[in-house]
Amino acid sequence: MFTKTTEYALRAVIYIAGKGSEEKKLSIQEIAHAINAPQHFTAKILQQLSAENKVISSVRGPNGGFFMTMKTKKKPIMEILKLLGEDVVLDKCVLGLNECSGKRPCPLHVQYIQIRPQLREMFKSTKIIDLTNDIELGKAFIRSVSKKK
Amino acid sequence: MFTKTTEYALRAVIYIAGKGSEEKKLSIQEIAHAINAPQHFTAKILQQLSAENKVISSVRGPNGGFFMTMKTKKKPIMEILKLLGEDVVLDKCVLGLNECSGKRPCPLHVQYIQIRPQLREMFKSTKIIDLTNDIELGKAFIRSVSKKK
DNA sequence: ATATTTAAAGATAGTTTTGTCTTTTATTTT
DNA sequence: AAAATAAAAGACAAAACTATCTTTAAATAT
Repeated sequence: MFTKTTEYALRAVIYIAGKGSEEKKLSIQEIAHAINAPQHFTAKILQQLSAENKVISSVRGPNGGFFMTMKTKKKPIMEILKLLGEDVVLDKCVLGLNECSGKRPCPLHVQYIQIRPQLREMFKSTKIIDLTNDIELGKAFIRSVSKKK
Repeated sequence: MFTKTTEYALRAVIYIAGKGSEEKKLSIQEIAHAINAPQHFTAKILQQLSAENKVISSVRGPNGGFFMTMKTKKKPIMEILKLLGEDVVLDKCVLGLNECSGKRPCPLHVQYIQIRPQLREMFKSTKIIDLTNDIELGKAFIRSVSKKK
């Protein structure tokens, strides 16, 4: 559904929200390992997300790292998509028409508009912090199981 | 949601189902134009779909082209996804975990399983031929509006 | 038989996405 | 002030996706 960039972003932010705070900043190394993502690639993504401190914040140097304030933890996960320009995925036509609306629908439009708003709503109403609890309880996971060779 | 390949494939098949038949085969040129897709790229895709005549059929030479039988027109659009290996998109975890299930869920799993089955059902219960009628009536469209420069 | 038509197949190239590695900058600690 | 730490930034490379062009093979029509 989303790009790897967005998948890593969602996982990383959820991890930071759960484990980090202004007092306990998390290194990119810890984060990348915790979500089982390539470290430097994840770093680039977090840079984007920390631009203007919209979702996450960062501090350089010893005891530096990434963290979130309670205010940003309460934002909907849609915010993450928006910062990456990936919220458009939730508006796209299934058949890829650049205009697809009630006025000029694709043949699948009428079926899809039954579902698409639910998807949008999921990302709008689910807050970042809502996703952290089950992880701490060991009831949800944010790390791919490593593939055996 | 899907790759360009899949988008073109869905559009092309719907077009062929609506306009073509064993008696009236359609050229790749006509199809590509009708769905506003690059001709040779579309050709490759149709080759995949016509392998073993699973969804579409083709005949070379004069008066040749692509067509579908009534039997294949009645197949669910899921068949198209399956032939391209894109049906897995409908099973994927939103966060990209390679294992994400009730047993080992990602933190978004519980929300997403409210929606994902509806998506699957849409592709399973919608038949190719179901999507052709509105196009012929001018009530649905299968061609991107060409962008002005 | 030959020429024509049309899809199949192959080669290649551009673009985007994903990933790695190195250098730089900011911050803190000693 | 100097050394150490950690993110920021830049360069680069591999892979996947999208796209174009050319050649080949099959079928039909002349």
